[in-house]
Amino acid sequence: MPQTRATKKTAVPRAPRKSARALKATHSGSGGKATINDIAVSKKTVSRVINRSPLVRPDTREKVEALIREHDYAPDPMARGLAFRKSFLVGMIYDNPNAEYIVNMQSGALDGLRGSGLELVVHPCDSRNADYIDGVRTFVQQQRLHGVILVPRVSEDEALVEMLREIDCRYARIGAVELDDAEHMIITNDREGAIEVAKYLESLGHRHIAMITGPHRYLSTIERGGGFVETLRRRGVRIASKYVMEGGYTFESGVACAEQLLALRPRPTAIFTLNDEMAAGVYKAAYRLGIGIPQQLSVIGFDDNPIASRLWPSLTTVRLPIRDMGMTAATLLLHEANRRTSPLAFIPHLVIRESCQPPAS
Amino acid sequence: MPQTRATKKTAVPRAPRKSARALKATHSGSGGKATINDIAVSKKTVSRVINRSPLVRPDTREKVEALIREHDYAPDPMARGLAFRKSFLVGMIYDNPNAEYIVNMQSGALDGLRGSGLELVVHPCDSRNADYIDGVRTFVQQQRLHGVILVPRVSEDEALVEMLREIDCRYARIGAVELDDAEHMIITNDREGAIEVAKYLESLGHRHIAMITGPHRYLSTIERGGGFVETLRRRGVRIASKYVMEGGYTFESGVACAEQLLALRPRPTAIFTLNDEMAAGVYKAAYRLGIGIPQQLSVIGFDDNPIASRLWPSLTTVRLPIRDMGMTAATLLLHEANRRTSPLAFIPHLVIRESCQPPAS
DNA sequence: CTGAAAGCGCTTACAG
DNA sequence: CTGAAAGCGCTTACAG
Repeated sequence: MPQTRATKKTAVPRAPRKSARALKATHSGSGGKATINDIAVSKKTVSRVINRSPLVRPDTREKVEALIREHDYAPDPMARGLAFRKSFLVGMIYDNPNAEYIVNMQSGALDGLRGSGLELVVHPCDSRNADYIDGVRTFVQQQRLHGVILVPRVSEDEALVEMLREIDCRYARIGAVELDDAEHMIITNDREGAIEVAKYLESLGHRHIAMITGPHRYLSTIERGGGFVETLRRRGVRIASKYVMEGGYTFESGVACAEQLLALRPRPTAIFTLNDEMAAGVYKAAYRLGIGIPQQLSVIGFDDNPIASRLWPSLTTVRLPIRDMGMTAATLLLHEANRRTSPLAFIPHLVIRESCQPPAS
Repeated sequence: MPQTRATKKTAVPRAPRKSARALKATHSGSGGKATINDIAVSKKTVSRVINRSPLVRPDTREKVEALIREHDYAPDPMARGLAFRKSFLVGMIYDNPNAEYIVNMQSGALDGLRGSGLELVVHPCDSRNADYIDGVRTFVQQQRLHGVILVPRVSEDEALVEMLREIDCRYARIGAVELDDAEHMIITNDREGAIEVAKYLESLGHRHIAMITGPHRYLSTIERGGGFVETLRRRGVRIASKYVMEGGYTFESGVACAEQLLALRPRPTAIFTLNDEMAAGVYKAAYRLGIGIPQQLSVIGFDDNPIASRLWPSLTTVRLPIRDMGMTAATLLLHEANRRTSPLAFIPHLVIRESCQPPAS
């Protein structure tokens, strides 16, 4: 199978290029992959075509491309990677319990990578574990990753990003605000979503409004919570501090916080939870207490988790275009060359379902 | 940085091994990875140690391992892959809308791969699209994958598996029954879970029992549905055919089927849905009709999707150890050598929550 | 048990 | 714009 080669000791020069063989559709045996030599002309030129070098005459390029198609040739990513000292792999680093979020992000990233020859390798981690950064470093260095996509909450960890810069690894961060240079950022603008929520609840007539946040160390908590409270205040609605509780973005924390909030007097007529998981917890607490949604209590979540539409009544929430964000992040990693000046941003929007109505009064 | 080498025309023999340099902790510049030459002794021997060849004297092995640790040396997967003609990547092929399932499976597979030097690259696909098999083929061949993990429903596609066999790609299939040789199978025994459900409902006293299945082409439908119906029959409970409806494993199909089932007389006192998504649909239909769960209707799902514990009342369902299955699949791919005779199997089990009770009267 | 040679399939300088 | 040489960091025969 391997082409004959002149051995050194015979001192015979290397066997001549098999340009003629190029037209012989000999897919070499098992594994049957054509190699750069089957395309011939000169493997150098083929390489130039593959790597889109401008130093190839158009007609030469076309001829080579035709041969590539004819032979169904695809360059070996490991050989290319070895020569480039960089693999054709993009890592996705995440520490996020929301499975739907992760799968959509992966799927979007894959869309963005399609046709580029890069593949996606996943790396879940635990940012509460101090040495997770070392784990990421090892991953990136050993695999010589082309780049990584950082998903919240790890995307908010400056120590992680600092390490990536040190080892000179490309990265794209998904974040609520512009945490970094435009060329590294995909901005989710969570604040905008929360502003819509505030306007909606205020316009429905709610005045006793409660909020269950995520942990304060999350940027999403700051942005969603901040946007909500500020917008209400600007519209003349103040949230008493006892109406604001810090949850943990979990179902259980939603139940616990809701139980406390629903015991307050006057009882809130609406609760905004900073994610859908906690909204589901509010549903549970309300049902237990015999409080009807939305008749006696309006509820709004954030994320548009699949659970939102499966609850009954279906949950009004805020949707982020996760998939598009993943795709954009991948694109950013692909074309690092053209430095951006303005960051890529997405706008979340309110999805109105059945969980809100004007307060009973 | 690159070591000096004798060029051919000078006819000077190759520069002598830099055994001495081995102790010089010169991590070469940026990227800073040690190479096999830094470990010295002889790169051949190092290679033998890395690949666990038995042809190394114990003391030599130890010495090399010490040097490897000291230099923090890790072999380059691309160089190894190029020489081996096989990458250090495992693909996970799936066509499954259940995000939680996928994320758990990935996470389990990663656990199984940990320490092996292999990484996981994801490949979602659409088995309804006829040429998805070509997509998988291209993926496997171009990346020269070490192997793939096949998740239902693609794991049930014989055409896909046939193609993988043709191109000589290792694979591990997750499936409800023994679809293949033991060395390729992880068996989920869905039937056992359904049998538990049948026993449970029968023992509670239900006699008018309905079932919403998934599409008949899914093996899970056959196994879960079959096990359920047969077990009930063996216990003297027959399910009239009008009480069995084919859903699509989606929330919406659950709502639609439940609406029809709840209009029947006598009205079923219990509904078994073959997954949790459809159970959530049953909840919605029941609430709309004012039918209380579990007072007037018992509901059981399958999967233990996170939604199950978030519904109210929380859903009794069947749990599969997805994560362990993913880990086992990875392990199977790692040690293909030792051919198994008995297949690896998991047993699902019933998780009793709040959605069932004895029938009303 | 250990070593020198050739090769895996590409790319990067360096010449023309 | 195109080509011959050397190299990326490993492994597989093949000798000792």
